[in-house]
Parts: sequence; structure tokens; C-alpha cells
Amino acid sequence: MTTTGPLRTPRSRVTIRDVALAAGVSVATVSKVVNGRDGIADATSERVLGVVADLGYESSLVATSMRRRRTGVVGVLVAEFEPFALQLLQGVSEALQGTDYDVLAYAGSVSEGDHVGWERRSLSRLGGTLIDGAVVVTPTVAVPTSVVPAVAIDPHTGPAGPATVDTDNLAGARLATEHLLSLGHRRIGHLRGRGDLVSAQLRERGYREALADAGIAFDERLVAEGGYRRAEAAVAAAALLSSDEPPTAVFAANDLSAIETVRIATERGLRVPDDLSVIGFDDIPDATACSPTLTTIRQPLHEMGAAAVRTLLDMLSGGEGGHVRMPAELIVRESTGAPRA
Amino acid sequence: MTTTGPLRTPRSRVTIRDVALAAGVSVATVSKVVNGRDGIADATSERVLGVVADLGYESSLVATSMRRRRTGVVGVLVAEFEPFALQLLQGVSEALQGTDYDVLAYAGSVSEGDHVGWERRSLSRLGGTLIDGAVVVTPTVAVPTSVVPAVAIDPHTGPAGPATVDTDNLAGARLATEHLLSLGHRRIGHLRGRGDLVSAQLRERGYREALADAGIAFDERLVAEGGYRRAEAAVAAAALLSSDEPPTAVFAANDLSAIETVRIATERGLRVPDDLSVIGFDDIPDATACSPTLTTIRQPLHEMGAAAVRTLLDMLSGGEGGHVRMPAELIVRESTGAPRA
DNA sequence: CTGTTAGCGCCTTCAA
DNA sequence: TTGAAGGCGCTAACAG
Repeated sequence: MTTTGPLRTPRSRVTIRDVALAAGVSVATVSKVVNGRDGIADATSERVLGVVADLGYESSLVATSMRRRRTGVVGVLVAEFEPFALQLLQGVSEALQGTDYDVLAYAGSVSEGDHVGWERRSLSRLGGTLIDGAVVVTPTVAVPTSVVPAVAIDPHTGPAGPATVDTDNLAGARLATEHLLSLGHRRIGHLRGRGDLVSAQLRERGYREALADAGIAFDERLVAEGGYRRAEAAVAAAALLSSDEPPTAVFAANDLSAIETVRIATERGLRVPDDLSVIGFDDIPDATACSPTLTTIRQPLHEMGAAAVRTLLDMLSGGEGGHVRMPAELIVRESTGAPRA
Repeated sequence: MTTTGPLRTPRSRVTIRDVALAAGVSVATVSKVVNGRDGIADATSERVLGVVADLGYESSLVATSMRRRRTGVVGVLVAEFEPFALQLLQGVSEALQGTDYDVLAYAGSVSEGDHVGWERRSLSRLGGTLIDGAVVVTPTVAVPTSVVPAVAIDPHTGPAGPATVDTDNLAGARLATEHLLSLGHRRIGHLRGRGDLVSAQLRERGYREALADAGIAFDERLVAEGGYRRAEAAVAAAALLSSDEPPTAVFAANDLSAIETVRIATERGLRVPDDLSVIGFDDIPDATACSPTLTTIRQPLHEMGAAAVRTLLDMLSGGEGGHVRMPAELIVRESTGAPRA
């Protein structure tokens, strides 16, 4: 820290040129040696490799990918590193073990705010150069596939575009509602998800259909806007619970909303599940960490990640893509029970 | 797929040149407009911006970072996307909200196997170009800081190098052992972590010290090698439980090992915690998802991620780095209880 | 105000 | 068997 000259050179990274210089060969030769191209004398090769080891040279992923077609890296593009995306990431990563692909995850809207269209931006910025293909998590708009093969997981627009993986939201919502019905509930509330998302619409439809099948009339007063988000869900839950005839059970469109509902109910002195049953959707890790643990509809996130990888690998070798729909599963835990009396 | 000519041009990504061509200006001008440099006529600027929007142009992160010094991206380098790393990643990501840094996570040994030294490789490949700084999760060797500022979380070598964040492993292990002692256990087993890691050594030392303080002689037969890994831990747990005088409680060096221990015990008809108490270390999400839920020593992973970010940001603006040690916390759940009779 | 020139680090022809 | 030249997409100097 003594010399703060105009040209700060903090022992920059070792480049191919440094290796070439030290080995007394040309840059091209080093490149060939490092990449195992043949047509190099054994002696030269050894010498170069020695220098490479000495200097700790590693080719720059960035420079390499600019010049080469293939990088051997699959990108997982997310808006934000939240539990849902992280589970998916884990599934993707596991499925990629044993292949010759590395995984790179990129959160595109960390510094930009909730900018809709982050997926397009990320895909353009990374695609064609850094990554050979992408798994895009919960894209808000159609994923352009022109830049690089991409498969969308749980796309907000439903199965549009060449390749998607999602969960059977309709069946899942029916499962949730039927579970509450089978426990004896008749006044069942619903906390909607974000109205502009296909998944939320399907979850509400499943709720309505299950009610109809059970011969229960739909009651608009039992439904509120949870928006898939904590804050919004809290307000909605409070409204629902303070109505004249509050529900005895609530189906929240996702676990985040469900957890908020439990919190609000508890604050008001209601016991879950004795006074109020709550069921969520997703089965994020928090669903088992909260108290009481949350009954929910599980989306098989790991398997979805793996399915996305299969589709992507297929596309990378010329395949067409396709749509995969995973089953939803009811996970009964502590937050649901029979209504009182 | 009809024309497989020598020059495959599958609607490649839109480059700055396409924009320049379409707008009838030079490449440099487009660059200036896009980057908000001044000295451009309003008319030109507007026209270029129009074309940019039309074509959906986004600058390539790779190309940009080759030319520029700063990329505005912080890298989180992990060996593998497993729960521990993912929690940390979430902490890092949250702490970076509101700054103008994006997050990029890279798993360096997915395609390469357990190659020791993945951190050096990843750092060299990404550093200096793609990322401005790095948070390296559980590096196995000293992290070279020459390429780019880097802070190591839970380094296997202990607080070496310019910047690290870790948990007080010694105190944590004492907490764990003292918890079992306070429940009345006297024959307490230990599943070691990987012997070459400082964290594992400290955890064993904490265990021994706590026993000594309680006046209990150390018994080598109550200790086995769990290696921090599922498979190895299963074997070790089986050995421990089938000894002549099996322990009534086990302190496993991490949650993964603890969960395996519970599984093995259950298989053999032991009830946890009635017949055997088990305590882990880490508090990964699985610790609440298993049954019975796991008593453990919590490492504050989110906070550690945040601490790493603080240190890194400081280094990025010329700071020196430093060592942060976080407290460990006992989380009592269902897997521990008093010994029978 | 705008275009030209010169690379960033690397890989791939093509000559020598 | 090796080296020189060109260029991937972009930006930072410098000319015009």
C-alpha cells in the first residue's frame, strides 16, 4: 500500500501470455498444449505444462467463451435467490453431476429492483457466450429461445414457448381443498396468489371446483388477495379472519401466505389447527421450520430441476424441448385438523 | 435444420454491431449511448435507443467485462450446491440487495469430481474478468487473494489469509456436549468430521473438553469417523451402536451425520430420543424436516453470508479484510432427551 | 459531436 | 512442429 501510482498493477491474473513468455514459446502453442490439441512435441508440451503448474495458470472462462462455441456451463437464471429457487438450483446441480457441465447461477434483478423482464436481460447478457444453455426459474414473460436453448420452470405464463417444467397446479389445489373438506370443513377460505399469474388462477380454479364437487356454493367473501407475498397475505388474512362468519379453514396459494396466515391467526388468539386449519402450497423448507409445521401441497422441486436438466441436455444435442408436468402431492403436517364441534 | 452449410447462423444474439448497422452509426457511438456517456446528440441518442429496444439488444456481460475493469458482479464460489452453501448464498444475496452488485454463484467441481483446489481454479477462471470480488465457501486450501479480493467462509484451514468468516466451532461443540451432559448422559459418543479440517478438529476438542470438565474420562471406543458425509457416517454410526456398551447419546460433527445416525438407530429398533439422543451441528434446513426434528448447534449462515459481504465490500473499496467469528447457538428440538432410567 | 484505432485473453486457421 | 495473424463483442483513448 506504499505505491499508489497511477498504474495500479496488483499482481494481475496469470494470462496465457505470461505462460508463453516463461516457457519461451508462442501463445498459440500454449493454447494447444492446454487444450490437448495434438501436433506438439512431447518435450515442448511437458515444459509448457510445467510452467502452467508453476504459475498456476487457468484459462479465463470469459476469454475462452468469447472465442469458443461451447463453454461447458449451464446457467440457472433466477430473479432472486429465495428458497423456492434455491431448491430448484439444488435439483439442477445434482442432475448435472456426472455430465461435463458446470453450473452457474445468476440472480438478475438483485441490483435492478423488481424489473419485469429480468429473464430476457439475463439471458441476453449471459447467453451465447458464458453459458451453453439455461434453466430459467419462474420467468414472468415468455423466455426467448433464440439466444441459447432455455427451459422455463414454473413459468408465470403457463406452458408457452418450446420447453417448460411445471407442477399440476389445478390438481394440487383440488387436493388441498379436498383435504380440508375431508376433515369436515365447510367454510373454507382462499388466499389468492398474484392474479396475473397462471399458477394462481389455476389454484383458485382447483379450489372452486373442489367446492363445487362437494356441493358447496362459492362465497366471494371467503376469498382475499394474498399476492403470493408476505405483507399482502398478512393484510388479506386479517381481513378474512375478522369477517362476521370467518372460515374454519384457509387454503393459501403458497406457503409464504400460509405462514403469514398462521401468524396472524395466532396473534388474534386463535389456535392452529384447533380454531383454524391452514394449508399452503409449495413445501418450501420453512414449512417444516415453523410452528405448527405446515400442511401443504408439495411441488417436487428437486425433481423439477432434474427434469429441466434432462430437457435442456436434450435440446443442447438438437432436441426440440417439450413440456413436463409434475404431480403435486399432499403433505399432511400439523396445521390442519377437524373443525371444532 | 435444412441448411447445414459451413456457416451455421442460428439467429445469433444481437450484438452491438447489429445495432450500429441498423441505426447507421458506428459501434463506438452505440456503446456511448448505451453506457450513458455524454457528448452525443439527442437525436442520435434517441434513434440508437430506439433500435436497441427494437432489436432487444443487451450488452454481453462477458465482452463488457473483458474490456472494463469493474463488472458489478460478486461471485459466490462453492464446490457444490448443497444446503449449507445455499443458505450462505441466500445470506450473501440478501446482504447485497440495495447495493449495485449482482450475484453470480458458481459450482466449480460439479463436472470435475472432488478435485481439491476447486477454489483456486474457479477463482482464476472467473476472477479478474467476470467478477469484481468473491465469497468462497468452505475452501479446502488457502484462498489466493492475488487475482481478486476474496473472503473465505468456514475455511477448512481456519482463519488464514486476509479475510475469513467462521463460527466458533470449539464453543459450539462444548455447547452440544454440555447439553447432553445436562440431560444426564454419561456415555456420550462422537462422530468425527473429516480429520484434515480445522472445524472437525475443533469440534472434537470441544467435545473432549466438555467431557473433561464434567469429570468424564475420554473413551476412544465412543468415537468414530463420520467424515461429514452421509455414507461414511452411516457406517460409523452402525459401528458405534453395535459395540458392547453403546453410547446413550451421540454428538455428530454435522447435521448430515446426525441424520444418518438417527436413521441407523431407527433401523435397529432404537427410538430417538428415548433410547438414543442425537445432536448435530450446522442447522441445515433438513434438520427440521426430518423426524424426529434434530437438536443441533446452529451456525448463523445468513448472518455469515452478510458478514462476508460486508468484509468484501470493504476490501473492494481498499480495505484490508479481517477475520470474523460468529457465535454458535444451541437449538433444542426433538432428538435429544434424558437417558432411560 | 462522431468515427477510427487499439486492444482485453483466448482460440483457430493458415503459413512457415 | 511451431508461430503469426485475425477476430469474438465491447470500451477507452484519440482524431477528425
